[in-house]
Amino acid sequence: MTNPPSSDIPAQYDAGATERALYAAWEAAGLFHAESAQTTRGGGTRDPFTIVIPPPNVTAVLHVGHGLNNAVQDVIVRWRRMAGDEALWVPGTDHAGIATQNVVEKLIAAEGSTRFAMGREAFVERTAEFVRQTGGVILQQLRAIGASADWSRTAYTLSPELSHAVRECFVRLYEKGLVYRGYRVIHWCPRCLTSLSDEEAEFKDTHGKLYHVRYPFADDPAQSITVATTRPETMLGDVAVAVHPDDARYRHLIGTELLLPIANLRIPIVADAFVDKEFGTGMVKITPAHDPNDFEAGKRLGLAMPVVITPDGHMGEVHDADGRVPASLRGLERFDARKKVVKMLQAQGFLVKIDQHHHAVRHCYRCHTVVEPRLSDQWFVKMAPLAKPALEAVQAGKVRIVPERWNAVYVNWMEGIRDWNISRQLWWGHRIPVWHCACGHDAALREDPTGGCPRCGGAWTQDEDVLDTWFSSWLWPISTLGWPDKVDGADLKAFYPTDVLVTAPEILFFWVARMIMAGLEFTGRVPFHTVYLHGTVRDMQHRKMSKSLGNGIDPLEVVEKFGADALRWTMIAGMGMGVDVLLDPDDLEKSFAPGRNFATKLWNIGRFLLMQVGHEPVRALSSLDRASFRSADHWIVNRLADAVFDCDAALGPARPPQGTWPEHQRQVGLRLDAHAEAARRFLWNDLADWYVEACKSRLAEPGEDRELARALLVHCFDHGLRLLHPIMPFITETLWQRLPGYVDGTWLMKAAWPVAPARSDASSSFDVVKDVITAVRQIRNDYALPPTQQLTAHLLGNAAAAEIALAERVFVQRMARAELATADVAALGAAAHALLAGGLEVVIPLEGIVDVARERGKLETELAQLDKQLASLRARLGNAGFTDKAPAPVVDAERAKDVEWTARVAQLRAKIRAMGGA
RNA sequence: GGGCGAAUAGCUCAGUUGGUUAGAGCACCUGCCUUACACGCAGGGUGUCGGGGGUUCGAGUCCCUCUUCGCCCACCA
Repeated sequence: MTNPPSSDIPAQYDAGATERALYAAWEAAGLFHAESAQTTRGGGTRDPFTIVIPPPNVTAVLHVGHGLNNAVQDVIVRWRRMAGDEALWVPGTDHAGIATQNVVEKLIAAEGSTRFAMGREAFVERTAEFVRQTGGVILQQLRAIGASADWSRTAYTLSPELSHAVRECFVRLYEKGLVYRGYRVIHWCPRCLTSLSDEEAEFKDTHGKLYHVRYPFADDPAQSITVATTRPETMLGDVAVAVHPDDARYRHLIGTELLLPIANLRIPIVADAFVDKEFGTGMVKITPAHDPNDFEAGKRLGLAMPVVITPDGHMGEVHDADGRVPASLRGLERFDARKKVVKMLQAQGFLVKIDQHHHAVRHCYRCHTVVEPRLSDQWFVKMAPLAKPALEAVQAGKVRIVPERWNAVYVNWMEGIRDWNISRQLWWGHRIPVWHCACGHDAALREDPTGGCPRCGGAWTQDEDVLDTWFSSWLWPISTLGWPDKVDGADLKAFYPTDVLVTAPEILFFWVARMIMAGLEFTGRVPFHTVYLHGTVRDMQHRKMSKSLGNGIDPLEVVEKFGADALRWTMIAGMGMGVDVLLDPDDLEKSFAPGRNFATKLWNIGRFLLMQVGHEPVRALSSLDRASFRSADHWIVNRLADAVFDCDAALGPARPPQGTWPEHQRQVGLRLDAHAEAARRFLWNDLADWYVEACKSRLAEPGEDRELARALLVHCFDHGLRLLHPIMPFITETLWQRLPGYVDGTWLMKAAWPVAPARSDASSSFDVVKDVITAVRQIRNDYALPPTQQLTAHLLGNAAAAEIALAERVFVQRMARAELATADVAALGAAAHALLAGGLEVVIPLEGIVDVARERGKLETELAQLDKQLASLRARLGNAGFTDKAPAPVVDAERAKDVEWTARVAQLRAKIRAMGGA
């Protein structure tokens, strides 16, 4: 016996000290580490089970969203580890291109410098140093919430290995023609000075204005047409006005010329089918360089594409725009320019009217600046060929997405997928591995070139741009496991494909969909079989928690105050599938009460139970003689079986059979809240509220019966702790290691996941006992009898009262001792029934104390209904037998129903009979 | 504009193929410091399952419709 005496268990659980020490002990024991050789794919015996972390930004600090995300992953990975898998959780961070660059730019701005003043090399080095000094804090913080990640495999998207993966990926796609250079209108952030992908340019509903502007005819200035625009400053880049070719109103005008106000240029009226005849005047100005739509039209019509806005969002004659921007507007910031242009139009009589306009405007997802559509040279990935297999993989069930509703969203996006702009005009990130020469030759290279241009020998310079951060993220499941350098390596072989990906729906397209594409493209296999999309943590007004709103919750503060277990329990148990978690940042006490309360309760259950059972080892469940079981013993064993069954059902299958999810299993499992509830119900409502109470008197007297109770208490608590461990790892491990018979050096974290014990059908008599006790408690409450006072004869007034009174006295002791004193289960049941029946007779005159009569009436009503339905069903089955109209499966289903209802009828009859009826 | 979803207790949500008396947590009310626990124990449901119609012996569950919310996507200037 190496566990400390139970009397040493402190009355208060000190989560802080316990958790820190225990985490260190787990880590020192190497319990987080997964070994490829242990897996079936690596020659071992365990199924591999892998989760890769959604890598947080390397500069991030832990917020409650990370807390939820990682708690979910940890629950799943701990469950699989106990279930016997070689479970690997790969941690790591993302270099987070724009985000990190912005942080460092702000830093050097405070020092009075800019990245341009520093120069590229110095700036990148400064950023790398910043990351070395302060980065990865979040990985330390994850330990505080109990994350059982394999830290020996910590990855970073900008590490040499992962940079290799990025480069290999780029070159392969380039060689296949799937990466290409395009000159087109893209989303441009004038503050970050970079292009953005469609996903990075987020729509925000905005109250704007719609300006109606008169464009006079060049040859007859008295006549004019009117166009509408939300961005009047872009009119300086107008090259035409378009109408729909079928628009009868304007067909005769096609080819005539207008005089563009302010710029004073002649522009033609052209025809293009993209114009909506119904919108506004049916005439639209064409600004090819500053609107993606106009760009396409301009390309079709062979129009010029003057650029009149500078990269940093000021008016200027940037390209092909000589003389378009008047001196008075040049150098003006775009929104100031808008005001000024409107004023000028008004002064010159060209402004017709201004309407309020509600529309969606794209903003930079990093700095929230309004995005400027802008013509520029960028790198793109051709997505359609990559999307097709990724779409099919989901439709075929190679990958399932839970909850289900995101399937449709995924399919919808994949079907309408557009090419991905992957170049960023940033310095922090993977530089595009393409070298250009003045002679026009360029190439994507796996290794930096040593000489000059292979074609002409001239200067050979690398592309200035870096890659979108997500271009490294989409390789995460394969790159963290060794692709491409160790493509035959043990890790990739053992742990890829991974299993479950846990993340928020916001990055379904940014990340998840693209990982599926990359996995299929580079390994031919999907990167994971399950995508688990959880909700968002919000405040009581349903607002997303954010720094700017000041409504965030610091998980470390919660851990400090209530412990990691309380944090985890509150989030996991309070989280429906894909449903948001609501927490009150202004009342942590209340928000985390469920977790804190349960942790305390658990501690007290453990403290009492361990004190009662002492230190002597107990017998194994399998060695107990069930013939000597009390009804309570049968009952608790059945409740444990229920709990194991419920937890398993909630968690579901760990992996798809034969690699593909059958239709009926695609939405089954990973119900962590249901798992939590099943474990809680067993430990609290079954074990503590009833079984522990039932055992109190038995434990007082030494002997066989005491040994039986001890064995069952220990076994049930042990297995309850196992079920709960994935959610509340610290307190469960702490209590588990104090159980009698604990073997030094073993860990709950590695203990076997419970298997349901064999059921006993002799437990129902304990249910009757519970019913009787509950009934008496109701009487007592209804009549406001203090617990020490018996239900007396003067109240009930006949012989049955003596029995009630007896029971009452016993129940004051929390349990029917009379019941517990006899081993004859049948006799116990009979006694309880008699009690209930006796109570019924006595109580009915008192009106509404225990309305067993009503209960019985309801049962009889139901029975009558069921009989009627059964007759009807049988009639229908009979009919079906004589015709071939009803398809066979329906008949089978109804026959099954017939059997089921027949059984229920029998059950109800028995129940009514047991209540003292016919 | 296209696609998808939701509406069940005061709040947040379960309710699997239609079938006992529609559940849980939190909140709330009543009574209890009963020698593990007041962060606890015992008892308590206050619901026209959004409205209307339909299918069925039977509908919270299936169909139609209306209303109200939400999410994703999108080039109405």
